[in-house]
Amino acid sequence: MYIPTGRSVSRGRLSVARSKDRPPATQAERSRARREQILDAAFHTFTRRGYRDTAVDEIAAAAETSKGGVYFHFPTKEAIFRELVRTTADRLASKVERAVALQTEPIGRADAALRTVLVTFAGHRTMARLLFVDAMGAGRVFNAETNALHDRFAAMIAGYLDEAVEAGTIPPIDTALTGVAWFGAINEVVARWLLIDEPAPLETTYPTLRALLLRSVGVDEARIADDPSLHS
Amino acid sequence: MYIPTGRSVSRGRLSVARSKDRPPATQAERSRARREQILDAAFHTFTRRGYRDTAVDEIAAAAETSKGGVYFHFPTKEAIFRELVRTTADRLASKVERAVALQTEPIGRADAALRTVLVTFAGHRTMARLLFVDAMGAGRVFNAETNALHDRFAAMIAGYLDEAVEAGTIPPIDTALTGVAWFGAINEVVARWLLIDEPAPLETTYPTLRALLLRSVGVDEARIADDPSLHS
Amino acid sequence: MYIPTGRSVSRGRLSVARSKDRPPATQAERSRARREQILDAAFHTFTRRGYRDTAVDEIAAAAETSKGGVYFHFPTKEAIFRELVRTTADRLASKVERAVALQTEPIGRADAALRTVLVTFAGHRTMARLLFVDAMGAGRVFNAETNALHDRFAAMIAGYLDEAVEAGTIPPIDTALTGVAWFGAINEVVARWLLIDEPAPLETTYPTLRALLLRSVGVDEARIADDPSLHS
Amino acid sequence: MYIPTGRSVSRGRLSVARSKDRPPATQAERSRARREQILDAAFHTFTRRGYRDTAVDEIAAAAETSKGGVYFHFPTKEAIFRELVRTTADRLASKVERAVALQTEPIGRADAALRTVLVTFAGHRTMARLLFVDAMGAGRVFNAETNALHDRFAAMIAGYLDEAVEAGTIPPIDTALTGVAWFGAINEVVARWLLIDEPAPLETTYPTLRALLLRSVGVDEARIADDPSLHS
DNA sequence: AATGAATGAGGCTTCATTCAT
DNA sequence: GATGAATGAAGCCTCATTCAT
Repeated sequence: MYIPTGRSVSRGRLSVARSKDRPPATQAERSRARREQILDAAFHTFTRRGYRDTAVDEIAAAAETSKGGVYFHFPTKEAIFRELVRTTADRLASKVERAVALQTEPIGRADAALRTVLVTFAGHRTMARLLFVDAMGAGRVFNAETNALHDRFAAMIAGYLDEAVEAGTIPPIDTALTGVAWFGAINEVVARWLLIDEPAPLETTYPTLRALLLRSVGVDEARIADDPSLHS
Repeated sequence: MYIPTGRSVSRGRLSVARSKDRPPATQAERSRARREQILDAAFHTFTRRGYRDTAVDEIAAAAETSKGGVYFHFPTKEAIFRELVRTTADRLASKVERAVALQTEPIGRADAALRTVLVTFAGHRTMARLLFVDAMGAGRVFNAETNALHDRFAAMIAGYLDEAVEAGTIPPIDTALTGVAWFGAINEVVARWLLIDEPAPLETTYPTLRALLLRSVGVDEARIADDPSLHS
Repeated sequence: MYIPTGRSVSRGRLSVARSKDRPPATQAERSRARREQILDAAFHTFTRRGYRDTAVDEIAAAAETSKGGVYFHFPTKEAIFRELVRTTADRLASKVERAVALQTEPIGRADAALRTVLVTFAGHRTMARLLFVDAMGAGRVFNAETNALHDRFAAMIAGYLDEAVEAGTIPPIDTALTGVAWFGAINEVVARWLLIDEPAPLETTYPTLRALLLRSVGVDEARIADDPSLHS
Repeated sequence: MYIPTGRSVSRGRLSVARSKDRPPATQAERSRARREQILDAAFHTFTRRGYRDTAVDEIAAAAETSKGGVYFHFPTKEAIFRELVRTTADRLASKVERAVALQTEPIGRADAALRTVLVTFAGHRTMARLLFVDAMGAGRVFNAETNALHDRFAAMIAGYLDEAVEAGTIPPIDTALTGVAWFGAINEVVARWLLIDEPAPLETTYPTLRALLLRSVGVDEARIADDPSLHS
């Protein structure tokens, strides 16, 4: 099972870690480091206090720089938020896609996707918050953004379900609606988990959630019993 | 099929209708009328623009009163929002409970709950928005509120599932987690529906969603095929 | 000769004075008074420090109110400036038109216009500054505004000159260009006068300027010698 | 007719052209070249957007250098502006003086001055803007600067008029005031011309303006008819 | 009860200037 | 000499809340 590594865990963001933690040498490197610092700070503050309740001053303070410094690297507060949502979603999506690509048959693929999401969120609690909870706190400006985000994951699920239908693994169903429902179910489970103070590991929900979802689309009980996470 | 009644339909809020629409006579009556006017106005504006993006001035304008008038009836913008969320949730919950009480066996009860939620939301699109989308826009302060709201409905579902388990209608499962997942699935379907410009009636999702949810907890296919909505 | 009267002189703005200076009684009256207060304050600050160098805070302080108070009465800083320029120009223009209407023959009309402008500016030194000097300090946003303002007065002059040409009082000339040149000459004389610390009365320039302008369009020396200001 | 020469035409600034356009060799030369580059860039930006609306960043970008680079060559944004106004005015003044020196009799001298100003402005539209329009956009700080500039040209004109009076070419008049009025007339004509999108050549205003100005001080119609621009 | 005016804290953004490299 | 990053003081505007009438 995937375990997220590197300092990014401690920082809570799915960032691309530099090879070492030595102080950056070149100007360009230092600039990029500061940019990351700001993103991290914004990430933390956004996830803790929501978009509207986060002042740029707070981001600056958390990044140990000045307000002007923030505005040197980003044109607006909104741009910071957008970049955060976009890159975080991208990283999650590509992580899922990589995991899915390793599986050949439909159920296995769905399994891999679910497991990856839960495990990744498990390692990046606040990332989950940014993507699935606080995005809505950003107000109507970001409804489109959030909309697209949810659609994207729902569509991804629907795609796997379509494959499964074609392969005859599950009976024909409304895969679009089912994708939405699955996403909602996962989303809510993660969201609840986020709001608990000292939660059990998110992965413990996997078996139940897996069985629930697979059953919901009519997968054989036999296959459901064959939990791949027990093999790896 | 349920049809929400009263003037609340035209106003979009699940309000308690006064017996007649004659101008209120007593002082107290007039005061309550104004209060309702403000709540309605706030409801509309909150659901359209979100909590943070709604100015008290806008509420006052929509209620055809003045800012001072609003503050006479409510101590705080937050108080208006809280009252709105609480009473709206109360009304939905009691509506569901009444519908459920009419059913005797577990699956039927779950069915009734699901149907009531979908149908009520279908008739009160903006109410759904208030409860399930915009509540998050209110920011940190209201996370607890939202939290409680979601918990409440998830627990309600879990309760029905517990009954079903006890009755032997479904095999033993983690009903708490399943309640959360169900709620999430429904929530997401409603939320997507809210964001579409000219959506198909929400009730059209009922058969698919119903089958999905019932299957997910291992209800017999035979029972699933017996759709109660076809009887009523 | 016209002598500007009322408190507006002391305040430097061509405002419409209320009949008495008693404290305003009704709410509406008080509101209008505050509005005027703000306009006066803005007027003073704009004329002293220019548009860009005037902070809304300064206007508020000068008007003995708060920043929020200013924004209650005006939507933007720009709106204050626009209103100031527009109403000031309007008042000057109508003053000129009234004076001109009393004269019947072309030269007399031009005379009246020139005299009115000089005399009005003489009584409202800072008004002149707002219209003819500081308007340019407002930056490109207001070029159109300033443009229109200068055009308006140049066109007014050109109109009188056209009448004079038609009446045969002066030979045919390019009246449009001449209007611009006249306006420029007057404008510059006034502007110079504005910048002097303790200037001689502006009206002392009248005879020279009058002769200069009339000669420039070929008016008979005999008519020029017949200075109407000596009659009144 | 005068044609401004050198690369300054293409760049719009009355700059001192270096003999060739080969890359500068010595350190000092390179430094001066960069300085000029910055002045040119500042000139362009100031004339297009005004002083306050021009950011040092824009100047740096237009000069293809960095903000730090600008501050190496100039202590202050204001210093750039001052240098620009001063040198531009100097160049125009000396150009006028050279043209005037070629004429012997007073009317011819005034003629030469007027023609030089119009023709120079005609060839350097943006220079005119810098001197006569945007200088005011600089705000309070530069009122003195602008003041001095206008005074200087008005005094120059007054000087020529004094000569004419002494020579008996024109009757005695208030030459100081007349200088101001002439300058104002010319200034306004140029300013209007600057604000038109696709104006006729500025020189076309010369005959009318010339006649207007000469008549205004009582020059013989015979002499006015004798337009020197027809001879050259 | 209601009104509209006022308050003032706080938010986002700009930008001249400084400075380490 | 040059660069780009950083700073921090303003600046404009918003808005929940208060209050005299």
